[in-house]
Amino acid sequence: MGVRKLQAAETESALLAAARQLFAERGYLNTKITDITGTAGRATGSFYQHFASKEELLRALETDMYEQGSAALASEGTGEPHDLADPVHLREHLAVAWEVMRGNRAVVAALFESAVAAGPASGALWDQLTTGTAVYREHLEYMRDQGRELPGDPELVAAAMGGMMSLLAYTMPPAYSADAVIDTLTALLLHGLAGPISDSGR
Amino acid sequence: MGVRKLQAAETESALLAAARQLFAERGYLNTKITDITGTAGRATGSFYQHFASKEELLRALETDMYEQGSAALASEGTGEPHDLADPVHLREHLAVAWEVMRGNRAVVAALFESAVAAGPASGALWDQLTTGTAVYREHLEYMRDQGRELPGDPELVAAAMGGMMSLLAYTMPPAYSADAVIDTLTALLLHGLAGPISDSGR
DNA sequence: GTCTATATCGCGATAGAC
DNA sequence: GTCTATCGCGATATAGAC
Repeated sequence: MGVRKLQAAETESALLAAARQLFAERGYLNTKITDITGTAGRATGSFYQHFASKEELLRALETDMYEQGSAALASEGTGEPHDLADPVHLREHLAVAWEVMRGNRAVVAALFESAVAAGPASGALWDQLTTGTAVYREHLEYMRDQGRELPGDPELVAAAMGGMMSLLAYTMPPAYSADAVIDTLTALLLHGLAGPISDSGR
Repeated sequence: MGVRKLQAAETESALLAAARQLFAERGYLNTKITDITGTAGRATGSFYQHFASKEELLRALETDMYEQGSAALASEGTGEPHDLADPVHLREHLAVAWEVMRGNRAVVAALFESAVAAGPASGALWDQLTTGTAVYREHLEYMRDQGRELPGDPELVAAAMGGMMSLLAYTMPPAYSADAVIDTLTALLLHGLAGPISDSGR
């Protein structure tokens, strides 16, 4: 690899790192391109040598996160469909999703802000939500095919679960304990507000 | 009321109506002040006679909705705390919240976009979420005091429930049937994915 | 490939006539 | 109170030297 190409690679990763930091601190919409080049220690014009726009830089961060996410899922052996109503499996799933999202807070936040800025009628956020929860939907469809009774349409249930998770991951102050969150969400999604013992048992 | 004051009131409500329409169509962030005055059939400068900024106009729409919301809650007699794990009460609560949110889609969307634009570190969305779910939290605390086992900390559970609702209300295409959504959410929040019969029953 | 300097533009906000 | 006209800022994107 030539000197110039190497320098280019360095600049590119410096820009990505700076963007990550700034997106986490002040959000995607509030981060200007000059902010990114500034913290990366580069000139404004250099940005466009690597990305056509802020939006395109975000796509790069996005694919990074997805690769990381599917790697984590694969290593946990969650590729095969299984019963989400099994406490161990459900908790595992939620834990992996939570860790990836919280570990990439900046990216989650930026994707979220970007989709929201497109406006409600654009459907960008709904697309993002259904795409991101496709794994849940498949598991739920598998459960339904096994004869299980579900709370409703798999796509809707999956979107509800994913929406809950991602909104919390976005908004929640970093101080919250990850374990507490995962425990609570597992309990809520597994047995609801009524708890593990059915009403008639009271 | 004098002629001028009357004309002013007309202009103001025209601006509010135009803003409502545009916020629903293209979202809050994508709506420019000149868009609002344009659709309202007024000149750009007139806007500032009534509102100091787009943000202030949004506050006016917000108070409108809250008054409407608390009126709806009062007429349903949901002021007193009761058991959210009761299917009838839970469904009632979710239905009222859903109707108000979907009936004021534009305002919900605008508040949401405004809070998101403030960035994740600002905590604006978290504040909005905890404030908006204060009613749930109170009910959950009441349940806990009655000796009920909850999935977790009331504030967290309330935020999770509210986040799910409001994100769905924001993103979901208008075509979805309200009844189906309310039924599904009630079932999910009441008994979770495992359903009304506990696992040991299988 | 990176830099500095600058063109360009959308949009919020104001001034002043009617 | 409403209108037309315009100022001025902030931010994207480009031009051209090194």
